Amino acid sequence: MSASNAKKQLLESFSRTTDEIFSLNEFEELIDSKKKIRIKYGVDVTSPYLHIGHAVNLWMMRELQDLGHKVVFLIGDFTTQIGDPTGRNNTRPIIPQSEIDKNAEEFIRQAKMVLRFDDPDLLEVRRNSEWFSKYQLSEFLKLLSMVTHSRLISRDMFQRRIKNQEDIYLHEMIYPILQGYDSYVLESDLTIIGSDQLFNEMLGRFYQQRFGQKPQVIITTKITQGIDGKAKQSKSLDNYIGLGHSSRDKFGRCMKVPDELILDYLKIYTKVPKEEIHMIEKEIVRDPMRWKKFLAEEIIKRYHDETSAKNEREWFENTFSKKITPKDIPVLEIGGSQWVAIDLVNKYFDNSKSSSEVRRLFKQGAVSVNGENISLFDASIEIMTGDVVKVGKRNWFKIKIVGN
RNA sequence: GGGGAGGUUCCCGAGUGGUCAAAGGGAACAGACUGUAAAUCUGUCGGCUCAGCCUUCGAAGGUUCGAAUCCUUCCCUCCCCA
Repeated sequence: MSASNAKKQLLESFSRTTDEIFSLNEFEELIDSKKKIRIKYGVDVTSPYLHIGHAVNLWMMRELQDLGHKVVFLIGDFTTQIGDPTGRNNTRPIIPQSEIDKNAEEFIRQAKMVLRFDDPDLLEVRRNSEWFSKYQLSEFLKLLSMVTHSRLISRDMFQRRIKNQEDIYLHEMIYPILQGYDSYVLESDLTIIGSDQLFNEMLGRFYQQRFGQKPQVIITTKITQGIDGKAKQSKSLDNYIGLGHSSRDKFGRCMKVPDELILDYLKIYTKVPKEEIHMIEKEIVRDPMRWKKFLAEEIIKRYHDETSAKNEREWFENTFSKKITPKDIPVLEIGGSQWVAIDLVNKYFDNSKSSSEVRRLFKQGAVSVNGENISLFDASIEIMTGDVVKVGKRNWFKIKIVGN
């Protein structure tokens, strides 16, 4: 393939998930230069949960890795201690270093589902405490002297807060400066981010220029609403499909996506060709569920494999459509066959639920043994190996009586 | 430094001496319907040895037969002025 073809293909591929580029010209120049691109990937490891939205950026970086470029994976261990104010209205708790290390490890574990970590030529891990922990106040003041107050508060989030007469703490204003400075230290050529990071990374460009470096290209990526159809995906709203979720959970979560979002999800979170998506667009009204399952399979294929995708689909159809009790359910080993119903359920939940809550489940008709509803929590029941107990919509367990 | 407002059950938010385990909404859970979509209906939603009892309304004391509600002290948050 010719170089210009490769470039065309890359741009084409990127356009699918790109929101904005600063700037397209500079990006093309960068590709044309044949230089090995350094892609800064800065992460705040406050909460190490990557979802398929984050992965959009990772896949773009992976594509560049496959072309021989290098991701500089920057753990913002120093800045995490300050806490990025983005989208926050209260101060973050201070996180101890040990926690940061643990989170970083978990973060990497998930990022490995997409990025290549196996080749030091394609990825290096850095921490910004490397430079900030020994940073001199005098140097820092020099950094500050380059940026004006009005520039910092021009950020939309700060504007909003000013308008709402909310506080802006000084460390929050400093955060973008430090994040920007990272770009200079790492000699970043490119960074691929969510649009909420745009302001901070723009400061990166600014500092790079001031220090005589070529400013990094910034690509912001598209985001979708979460699986609840409301806000964007987030851990706290639990409306995300996480890389850390099992293939089964991924499937289930995909099935929760509102119909109207299926096409967007296909476009942004899978590699299904454009033409095919066009075709689906015409079909989808007729049978949205079919395409939702298709989406779920595609996502699982991407992070797991084809067999899992098929299996999870089958499991889902059997369990929820055909209402067949799944085979691979947990086994509860118990000592005898005579039980008071509530004790059995408590044992399954390992006493993690209060007994009031479990009683309610009984009262509400959520508990059954072999399909037979048990509504009295204090009912005496006789059970044997192989009996299946169901609690609520999604909890089953199988009895196994072990000798004593 | 001065003045003002406030801290209620997961969240928002009512409640100003008994009828308050605390309105209403959201989230969540269960049931019906169903495509683990949307919409809808019903119920639950502090704990327990559960028709009763115990612990909650920032914290600690106090007044009272009785306090989320009144008093005192303390802690915290927010707003305005300087």
